[in-house]
Parts: sequence; structure tokens; C-alpha cells
Amino acid sequence: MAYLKKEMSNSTQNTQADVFGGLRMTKQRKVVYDVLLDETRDHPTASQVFVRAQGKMPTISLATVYNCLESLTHSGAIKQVNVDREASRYCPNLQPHAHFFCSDCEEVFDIDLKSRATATTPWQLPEGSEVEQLEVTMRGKCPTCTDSTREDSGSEN
Amino acid sequence: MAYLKKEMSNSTQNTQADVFGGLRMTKQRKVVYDVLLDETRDHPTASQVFVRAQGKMPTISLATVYNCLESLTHSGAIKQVNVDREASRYCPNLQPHAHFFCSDCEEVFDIDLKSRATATTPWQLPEGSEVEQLEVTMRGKCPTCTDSTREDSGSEN
DNA sequence: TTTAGATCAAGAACTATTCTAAAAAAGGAT
DNA sequence: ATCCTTTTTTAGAATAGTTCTTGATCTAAA
Repeated sequence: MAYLKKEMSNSTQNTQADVFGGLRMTKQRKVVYDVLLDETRDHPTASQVFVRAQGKMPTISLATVYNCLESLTHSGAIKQVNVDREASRYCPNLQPHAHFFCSDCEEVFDIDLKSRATATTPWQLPEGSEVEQLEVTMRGKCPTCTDSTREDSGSEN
Repeated sequence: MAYLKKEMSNSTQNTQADVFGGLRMTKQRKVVYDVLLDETRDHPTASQVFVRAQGKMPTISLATVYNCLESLTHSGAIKQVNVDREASRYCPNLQPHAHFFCSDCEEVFDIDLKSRATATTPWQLPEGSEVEQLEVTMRGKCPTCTDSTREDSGSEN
């Protein structure tokens, strides 16, 4: 809940209005946001968010989930993650990070920057260009799947 | 045409069969590939490739363009580039590189690696993970658009 | 309480892409 | 060359994810 703030308007007392970056935090938006925070943190798609959100609020609609995901993304509360042409996924991790998709177990992992590194470090950017947004996605095998491929046994934890 | 080779089978003489990585180079595939090589190198979408291909071969169909782009991608002759949820774009540059999308002029630029750098350099990959594929896309303003924004004048070339 | 604007819900519409089925083309063997 | 098999092409239908539309509901402020 770290990214939610009470609105501190001085002339009115607020009712429902938790806001994030000027965005009114409605019941539905909160449910959607909570799904991303609460559950397995597995970068769910809109439909997956929808199903989980229905658990908390049975009347919520898919269109609303899309709306909420969009407004949360625009306000900067969450990030939209695209891999190839697959359905977009959503992620509440606001730190700069990359995404690793394991082609075996199909899970998504957040990859952090090395300390003191920036994502643009290895790239020869033309002078004068201004990078506003950067997305890095990797495909491959996660350590667990690399292990189990090696002999099909090796489950040490 | 650097990536096309004549098939060197020793028992048969070949007719149409230029191949790339085992892929038969049919008329249509060649047209599609040539569109990517010949023209403005602007990372066109499938529909744009289709229009340009029709210029060279009026009977070609959109489905075939999709087929060709897919087989060329799988054979490794070209790369598919995805940015957000927009239509896929295609690119014949096989060197490791990132893509920069200018939000002003909407053009796409290839960004090369700094010498001796690799794309994974800044990332803290868990030990044992195997990266098979890496995609880096940036959004922002290209040098030209940064310039012209600064004063709306500055056209020095 | 009224009002104006924001948000929600349900379903239709849209778009890029993939699938299907039949026709055409290509390659190999006779 | 001719037959046979496999690959490729074509055109249109189908699909999936997402966006749009419309009317209803909610909210904050007056």
C-alpha cells in the first residue's frame, strides 16, 4: 500500500478518495491494485486479474478491470509488461527492472539492475536522444528449469 | 543478399531453391525479404510490407506476407520487433541491437551495443539462468526531435 | 438535494493475427 | 516429360485481446 496517499485537500474532508497521482482510488481500482499486490506476484494478464478480482468483488466487469489497469498504468502505480504478442501482463514493481520469461515453466521473474548500473549502460545512444521509457525482456530458462533439464532429478529445495 | 546461399546439394541441380537455414527461398519469400532490405529500412509492419510487396508482385496475398515473415523469422533471416501492443514490425538487422521509438516522429532506430558490452551487462541475472533471447525497446525523443522541440526552429541539416 | 463530471457494466466493435481448406507450385523418382 | 508427394500460396473465416459505446451509477462539490 506504500504508493497510496490520502488526499490532503485543505477545504474538504475526503471520503473514498485515496489517490495515486491524481487518480481517484475507487473500490474497483483498489481491488485490481490489491490483486496485483496481494497474490502471487506472478505478473497476471488482464483476464487473470479479472478472475481474481471477482473473488473479492463478484460484480466487477472485465471492461472495468481493463479500465482500472489502464488508469493505474497511466498514473504510474503499476507497469504494463508486454512479451511478444501475448496478452499484456501487469506488475506493481516500480523499481527499474527487466523481465525474464522462462520458456519451460512459463513463469515471469523480475530481474534487478546491478548496483550502480543503468539499463542504458551497454547501449550506444546517439547524442541528444532522450530516453523516457525502457523495456527489457528476456526469454530463456530459469535456474530451476535449467537444473531439472540437466538430469530431470535435481530438486534440492 | 548476404544471408542467402545457393543450395549446394550434390545430387540435384537446384532451380528456385535459394535457401536460408533450410528454408526454401520462394518468389514470395524473396519479395518480402527484399522489401525489408531494399526500402527505407524503417521497420515496417506486416501490412506495410504487404503494400510494398504488392508493388513488386501484385498477386501476393496478406496471408502469404504473414507466412513469409513467420518463416523468415524462424529461419533467423529477419527479426520480429514488438513494441507495446502495436502491430509487430520486422527488421533485417541480425546484429544484437536495441530499438528506439521516437514518440515525436514515430520513427524506429536501431541502437548498437557499445564495443565489448553485452545486453545483459547491467542486469543481475540469477545464477544458472540461461538467456536465449533478449529484447530491448526504448521510447523517447530522437536527437532531431529533441532539437526541434528546444526552439521549434533549429533545422541545421 | 441538485448538478456536473467521473466511473462502471455489458456487450458490440475492432484489429492484428492465425487458421482452414482448396488450388497451385516445386522437387524427386520413374 | 509425367506422376506422385510435399510445400507453399491464396482467400476468406475465425480468433483473441483489447477498445469503444451507451446508459446507469456513483461521487464531490455547490
